[in-house]
Amino acid sequence: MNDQNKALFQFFNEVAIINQLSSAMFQARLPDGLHVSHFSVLNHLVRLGDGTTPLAIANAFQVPKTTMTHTLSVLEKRGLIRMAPHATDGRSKVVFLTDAGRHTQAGAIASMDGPLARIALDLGTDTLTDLLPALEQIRSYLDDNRDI
Amino acid sequence: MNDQNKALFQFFNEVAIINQLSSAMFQARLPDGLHVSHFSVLNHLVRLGDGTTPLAIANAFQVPKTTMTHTLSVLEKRGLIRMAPHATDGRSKVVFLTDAGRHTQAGAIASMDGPLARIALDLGTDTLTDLLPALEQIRSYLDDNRDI
DNA sequence: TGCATATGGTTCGATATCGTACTATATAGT
DNA sequence: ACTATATAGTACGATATCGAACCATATGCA
Repeated sequence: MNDQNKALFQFFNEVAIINQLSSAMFQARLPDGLHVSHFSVLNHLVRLGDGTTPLAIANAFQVPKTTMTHTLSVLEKRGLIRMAPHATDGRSKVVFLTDAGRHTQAGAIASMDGPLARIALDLGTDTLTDLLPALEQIRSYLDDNRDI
Repeated sequence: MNDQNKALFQFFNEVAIINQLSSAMFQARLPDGLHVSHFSVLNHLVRLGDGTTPLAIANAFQVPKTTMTHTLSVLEKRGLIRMAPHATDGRSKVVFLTDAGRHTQAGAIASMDGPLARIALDLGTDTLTDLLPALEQIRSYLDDNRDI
C-alpha cells in the first residue's frame, strides 16, 4: 500500500475512532435503556417528519431492514412511536411519533447541549464545523458508490 | 439547541454516516466471516507491534475488555493470533500474531488498495487527507475527555 | 385477466457488543 | 507479613446487528 492509500486509510480510522468516542458520549446522556440507534431514529422522525415507512428509514440510516424492524419494535414497545398500515400500499406501514416520543427526543437533545457547548468552548466551534462541507461531500460520494 | 450546537451535532452525524458506509465497504472486502473489528485488531498488532496485553488493546480501541476477550478468542480459534501468559504479571496475558495472522492482514490490506485508489481518483486525495490534522486534534481531545 | 417478478415487512438463527459479577493475582499501607 | 484495595481476565446474560428464508401485496407484461 502506497503512502497515498495509507493516508486515506488513516482518515477512515480517525473517523471510526471519533465515531466511537462521540457515540459513547451521547450514549451516556440517554435515559436508561435507550440506545444511540433508537435515539437516532427518533431524531430523524422529528427533523425530517414522521409518516414515513420503515424501509425508508432503514435506507436513510444505511442499515438492513431487519435491523430497522427490531429498532422500531423497541420504540413501539416503549410507546415512543406508533405504527399504522399504509394508506395505499397494503404491504407497507407508516411510522408516527407519539407525544412521549417527541418529549423523549427533546429531552435527549437538551441533555447534549452541555457537552456540545463544552466542546465548542475547548476546541472552538470552527475546528469542527469548518470540516462540514468536505465531510458532506465525502459522505455523499460514499453514499452514491456503495458498490465500490 | 442553538445553531452552533446544531452544527456540532451535524458534524458528529456526518462522521457516523461516513463510518457506517466505509465500514460496510471494508467489510465487503474481508474474507468470509472476518468482521471489521477482527481485522482492526490484526491491523493494530501489525502496525504497533504484538506482545501487548488484551487490556491494552481494549483501551486502544475504547471498547470494554469483555468485548476484547471475545474478539481475541475468535482470532485465536482461527489461528490468526496466539496467546501466552505474561512473563512477570500472573494475572495477564500477551498476544502474538501468527504467520497466518500476518498473512491475513496483508491480504486484507491489499484488497482495499483498489477501492482506496478509486476514492482518491474520484474525490482527490487531498479532499480527505487535508482533514487529517483537524480530525486527529478532535479525536485526541475526545479521547482525553471521555467523561464529558 | 393471469402469471412472473418485485417489493415491504417479519421470523429465525448467528454473531457482536456490552454490563454485571466473579476469580486470581498484584500492590499499598500498616 | 497481613490485610485492604486495585487490576487482568473470564463467565454469563441481555440486547443490537445482520443475512437468509419466508409471506403478503404490488406491479409489469403477455
